[in-house]
Parts: sequence; C-alpha cells; structure tokens
Amino acid sequence: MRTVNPEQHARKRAKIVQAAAEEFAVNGVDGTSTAGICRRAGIGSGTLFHYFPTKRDIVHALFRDDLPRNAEVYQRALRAETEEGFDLLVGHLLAELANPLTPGLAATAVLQANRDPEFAEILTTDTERTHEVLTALLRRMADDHQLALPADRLARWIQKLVDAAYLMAGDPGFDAEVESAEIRRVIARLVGGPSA
Amino acid sequence: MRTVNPEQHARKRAKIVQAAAEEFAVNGVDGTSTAGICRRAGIGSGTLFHYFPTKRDIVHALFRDDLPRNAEVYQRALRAETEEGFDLLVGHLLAELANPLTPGLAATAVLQANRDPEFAEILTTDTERTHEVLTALLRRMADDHQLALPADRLARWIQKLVDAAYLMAGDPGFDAEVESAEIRRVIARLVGGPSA
DNA sequence: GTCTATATTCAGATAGAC
DNA sequence: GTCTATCTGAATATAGAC
Repeated sequence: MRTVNPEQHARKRAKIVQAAAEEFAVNGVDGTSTAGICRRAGIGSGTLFHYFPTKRDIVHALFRDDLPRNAEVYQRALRAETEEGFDLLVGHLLAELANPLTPGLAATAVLQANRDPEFAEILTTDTERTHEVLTALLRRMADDHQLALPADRLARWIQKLVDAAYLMAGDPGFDAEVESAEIRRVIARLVGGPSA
Repeated sequence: MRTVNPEQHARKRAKIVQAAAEEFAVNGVDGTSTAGICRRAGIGSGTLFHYFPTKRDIVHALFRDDLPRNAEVYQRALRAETEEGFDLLVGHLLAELANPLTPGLAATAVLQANRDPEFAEILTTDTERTHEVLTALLRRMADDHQLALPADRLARWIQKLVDAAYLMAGDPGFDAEVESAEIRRVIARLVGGPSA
C-alpha cells in the first residue's frame, strides 16, 4: 500500500501556497483563478483540490502558516533584555519589508477580513498578540523613556507604522534598507528616551 | 430634441459611483458584480453601461473625483500661514477617517494599482502632489522645529502614518475622534518644535 | 468535464427639449 | 413631431470553481 510521505506532502503544499501568494498579491483573491495557481505551481487542478478543498482555504493557510513562527519570536522578545527584546520584535515585524509581494498581500488580507469572519480572526489574534508583547515591553521602557503616548496606544501606532511601511514597499524608488533605518528612527523618536 | 441635463446626469453618475464604492469597499473590484452595483443604485444594467463603458471606468471615476477638491486644498495650504497651512493639510488628509468605507477602499486601490498602470498613475500623481506641498511646508517649519528626519522624508512618513490610520479604521473599538487626536500628537512629536 | 456566475451587448421603449 | 437622452431586461459569450 502506498503511504503518505509527510515531508513530500508538506513540500508540495508549500509550493501551492507560494504560487497562490504570488497570484493573490497582484490580483487579490477574487482576481486570482485556481487555474492560474495551478499553472504557476505546475500542477493539475485535481491536485490543487486534493490539497485544499476550496480557494478560501488556501488564503487561510497562507496567513495561518506564519503564526507559529511569530509566537516563537514573541516568547524570545519577552525573555530577552527589554531593549533587546524590543529591537528583536521590531526587526521581526520589518523582516518581510524586502519581500515585493507584501503590499499586495496586505491589501488582500484587508479585503478578505471584510467578508470572512474566520479569516478576520486569524489576523486579529496575531495582531493582538503582537500588541500585548509590544505593550509589555514599552511599559518596561517607560521608566527610562518619555513615551509620546501611553504604552498601549503607542504600541498600536508602532504596529500601524510597520503596516504603513509595508504599503510603502510598492512605491517607486523604494529601498528596504533605507526604509528600515528610517522607521527605526521614527520609532525611536516616539519612544523618546534618555538620549532623545 | 432632448438635451443633456448636466445636473441630473451628474447626480445619477454620483449615485452609481457611491453604490460602487460601497460594494468595492467590502468585496474589492473583482468581487463586485455589476449586477450588485445596479441593484444598490436602483438601476438596470443597461443604465450602468450608459454612464460607464466598463467596470474599470467606475473604479477610475471613484478615485479621480477627489482630485480637484484635493488640488484646491493644496493651494489654500500653501497660501496660508505656515503652521495653519500644515494643520489644514493634515486635517484634510484625515477627513475621511470617519468614513467606514475607507479601509476597504484603500485596500481596493492598492490591488487595482498593481495591475492597472493607468489607475496607478491617478494615485501616484495625487500622492506626489501631497508630498510636494507637505515638504514645502515642513521646510518652512524647519527653522523653528527639530524635524526627526529631513523634510522630504518626514513628509513621506506623515503620509504613511495617515495611510496607516486609514487601515486602522477597520479595527474594533475604533474612534475617529480619538485616532485623529493621537495622530496629530504623533505628528507633532515627529515635527518636534519649540514646545516639544 | 460540468455547471454556474457575470461582464457586456443589444433591441427596443419612454420621454423631455426643440 | 422629431431627435436624442435615458432607461430597461433579456441574450450572449466567456470564464472559472469545482
């Protein structure tokens, strides 16, 4: 009897998700045909629906797959020295900045969340988690720094600045290195501090 | 011979665009059917295509219609006293914050720009215009203030902060008043200044 | 391959301006 | 009365999920 090779299965699954991401980022979910995903992934349509029952499930998988990695970073950030943890977390949030798919995927996510409550929860759960960790770190920093806003509100704005940077990533003349350095400077100004 | 009544024509056209906006904000362009727009606007499909040759043209109209109003604000902002002009412009940028359609429309715009160069130009033209005006005002303010970044870069970040605020407008517990006050505080911190 | 959804077209009906 | 703006809804053709 032929048995499932989990490793091979995971590889192919990942390939499908990656192909779908490339399509979604340009055309959104509704603008992407399953045929297009199949073509890009080099598979037949039967194979696609063997791995995912519907197109919607591919969307969910694409965004859910990041969650475990994020959770791990949150743990490390909380355990580290405060300032280091903060830098680690900010760095993680900015990690995808150089990925050209990001702006389109962000837009895709916003629209999907508008009409798919289950998907919306995937996003909000992670956003809330990030917010909690950022807030906790900022609270610890509040003694030494002149926060521009209360820690929890400031945390939200830092998250939104990162989102904004992702949207920026589509602009002409965008340079991930420059952008990344600037956003850190902007954040530093908002956090304030002994050297600010 | 029956002649065009421009006022009536404009009213109906606006009604169609508004109906389309409500659909686009939730479902995106590809997720919106022309039939859905017709139903919401209370017209037949023939009427829709009497006003707009294709669905794409409705998208363009929706975003192009704002341009003249924006241009007017830019002129006023440049003519006013520097700080007043800056506040006026920031206020204008934030004006749509209370509109619940905004996050969905912003996401719609990003995706559309990804595959429709003509549409992308509508957006970038306006963004560049805003950037020029903001930069000019910030340059004038640079003498009295400690800008966190060079004027032109700071202008971009202020624009992106506004974009971020628009994305935020979908979150649970969002309050346009509170958000608006906070973003002004954040901007004030970035601009720095005598009282900062 | 099947079956549904949907953008767009079209042939015509109504009605206001001259 | 004629010409055209305005509107309708059925028909078509194509695309795309499954």
